[in-house]
Amino acid sequence: MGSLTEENYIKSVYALSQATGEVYVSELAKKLDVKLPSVNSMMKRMATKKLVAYAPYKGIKLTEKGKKEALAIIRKHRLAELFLVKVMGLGWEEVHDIAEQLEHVNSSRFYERIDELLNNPKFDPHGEPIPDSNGKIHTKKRTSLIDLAEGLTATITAVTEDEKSFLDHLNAKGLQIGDVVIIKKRELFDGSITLQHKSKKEILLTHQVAERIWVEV
Amino acid sequence: MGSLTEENYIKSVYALSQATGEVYVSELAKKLDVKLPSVNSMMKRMATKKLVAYAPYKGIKLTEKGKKEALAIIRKHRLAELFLVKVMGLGWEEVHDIAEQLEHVNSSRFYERIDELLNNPKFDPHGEPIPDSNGKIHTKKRTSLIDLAEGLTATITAVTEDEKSFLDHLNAKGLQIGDVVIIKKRELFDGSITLQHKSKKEILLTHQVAERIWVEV
DNA sequence: ATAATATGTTAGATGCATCTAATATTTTAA
DNA sequence: TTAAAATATTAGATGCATCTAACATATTAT
Ligand SMILES: [Mn+2]
Ligand SMILES: [Mn+2]
Ligand SMILES: [Mn+2]
Ligand SMILES: [Mn+2]
Repeated sequence: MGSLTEENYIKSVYALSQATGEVYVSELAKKLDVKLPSVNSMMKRMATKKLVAYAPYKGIKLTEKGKKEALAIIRKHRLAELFLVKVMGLGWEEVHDIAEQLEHVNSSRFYERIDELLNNPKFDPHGEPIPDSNGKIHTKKRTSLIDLAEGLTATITAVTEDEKSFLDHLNAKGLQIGDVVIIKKRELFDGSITLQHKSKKEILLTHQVAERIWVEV
Repeated sequence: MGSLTEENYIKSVYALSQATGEVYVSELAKKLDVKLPSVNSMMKRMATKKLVAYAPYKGIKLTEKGKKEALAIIRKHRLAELFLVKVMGLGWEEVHDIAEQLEHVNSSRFYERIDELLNNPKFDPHGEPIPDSNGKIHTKKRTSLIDLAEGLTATITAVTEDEKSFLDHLNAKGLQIGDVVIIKKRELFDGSITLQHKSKKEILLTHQVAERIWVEV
């Protein structure tokens, strides 16, 4: 097993290379809040460990070994989040920071028990899929709130952000996973969206917020 | 907050200086499985941080600040152990190693919840007292099994060792916290002790094992 | 009291993870 | 197509945590 720092790099490489298959040094530096040479140096080390494929001035890709490690950490992160909500009674907005630490706990027994207590859960409290113990992750194409036409009815299935500030904002608006909403109005000017909520209340979301909410029509 | 390594040094200084009020470089090196110069170097760093009082060639003492930190870590360790047993259903023999990791989790929320769910517990699964959130620890004089005369009846209140191998041994003998035992025989030759157990079975313990078991008469 | 042994410290090196400053490459714009 | 801007790499330094080898002090045994 690698160090805590290495595990965090692997997670970031995984997350940022999801879309295009590769990630750039500068993107990693920004995400991890370190300078470029730190990333450069770590990528060299991780390349010798066969965790990433990396050639100077080229994009960084995870190897199969790297991908497996990434998914193992993500599994632990998401199991931890769900455990904190379901078993320990914490709010979905306060579990991410704790899971950032628990994901580095090295104990198969600990995570086996969490998995059992939660009955092999498939989704974390933010609607993100939990990879299984073999690293298989169930990714289906998702639709964002901003891609829905006016008048449509949809169910919120996930949010792509689990930072406290964002979730506090959704809590204040009264939105949760599983809520059914109707698209009332899409503003052309600023991309904001007005929803009709089951609670009869109308909810206004900025584009920035709406694009982070995934739905099923 | 200090590093994980520093936290482990603080814990060891606390544990090993319990009896006499101070601990020697060589004892720490042995306990932490590092060489003498590593300890020496760390003690200097910790002294500049006012965590220990340390003069060359003299015993090492924790400062009040250091003691407070030590007790905070011990509190987290013991709360974690009890949580793993009571809430997560793990055995008392398998929780120590996991708690060694969980004790470094930095989240007051996490430990507040554990404390609540367990109703402000006073003892961990091995009978050790849990310091309160102000660092107050309830230490009473304890009697070891080896100090009891033949014929006496006593209740097991704690064990001073929470390594898996030791607890596996006690499990095999069928001994638990709370069990009532009668001292049947004390062997002069090797210090071993024969107990009469509630289960009617006779249990033979070596001196090495018996001295780690605390009782109340 | 001196020698032998045990214990502790200093000096100097290593790997990890980071930084700044200098340099190189790639991309974009004039 | 050259110059400017953006990105990336290298060189060299720092702090943490560790080590080995050499030296110093304290304890104990003769
Ligand atoms: Mn998260
Ligand atoms: Mn999540
Ligand atoms: Mn323990
Ligand atoms: Mn314990």
